[in-house]
Amino acid sequence: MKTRLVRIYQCFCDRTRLRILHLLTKSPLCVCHFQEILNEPQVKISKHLRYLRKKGMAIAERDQNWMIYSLPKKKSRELALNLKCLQDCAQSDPVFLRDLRKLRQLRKTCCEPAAVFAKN
Amino acid sequence: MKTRLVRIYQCFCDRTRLRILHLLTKSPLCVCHFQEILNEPQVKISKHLRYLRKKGMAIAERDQNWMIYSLPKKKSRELALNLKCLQDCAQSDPVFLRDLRKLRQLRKTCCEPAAVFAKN
DNA sequence: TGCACATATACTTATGCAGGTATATACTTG
DNA sequence: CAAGTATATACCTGCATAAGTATATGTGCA
Repeated sequence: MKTRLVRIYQCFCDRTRLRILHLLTKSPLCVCHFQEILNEPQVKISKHLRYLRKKGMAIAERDQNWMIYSLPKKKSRELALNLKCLQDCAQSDPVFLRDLRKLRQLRKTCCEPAAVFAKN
Repeated sequence: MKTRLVRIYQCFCDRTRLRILHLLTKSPLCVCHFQEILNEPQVKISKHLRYLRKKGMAIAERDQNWMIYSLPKKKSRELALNLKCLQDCAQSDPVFLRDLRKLRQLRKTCCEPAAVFAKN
């Protein structure tokens, strides 16, 4: 039997997903943003996002051509605690820090999809 | 490439291991204690413990007939944070709470291996 | 309608791992 | 040294999943 907590850790136990989730704690993002920041092929990003959606760790909504992914609006206690913990851990890992720098860069140079950053 | 953080979450993403780790945050324990508390077959416990050892999440030392498992003495920042988070999450899960009750019971009724509880 | 862009899915291959059964190892005690 | 207790390992099966290639779907626009 899979508990909610186990499902959370299943999502956390892949490096790509961990980076995606970490970015999502900062801002909703579309697939191409993840491609850009993580520097990974579209199919890989897309499949990990599907995995996260299937486990209830992300939601998606379409904005014209783009699919905007974000964390679920209401989070279980366990999820909130673990996302907080992830943010703490990320502070001592250069890869997560670089992802954040790239995210900030994107906010400056990239204009589309405008809706993404407007919400946040 | 597997980071330290990913390795932690790999250990966390199985229910049996999560219960084992949670118990270990309270006390070093031997295999038969886990069997008793989790009510799972010896081979299953033993294999999960091996997995944890392989990933550096547990250490084992022999005390006569018993193998005493405990958390590594020095924990990385990430591990310490996540164990703390696990303890927080466990407070709202009846299974973890029951495990703790059983552990307290064992401390009272069980005398061997004496070394285990003496250390803690 | 047809093209371009963004994203998703189907299919394949390889790998890891969970759990079970049977058996082996290690230590203790008589 | 034999028997009992505690633990580990070998072997097997089935399942989930990661990643790649190719292709499909959905949307906006000329």
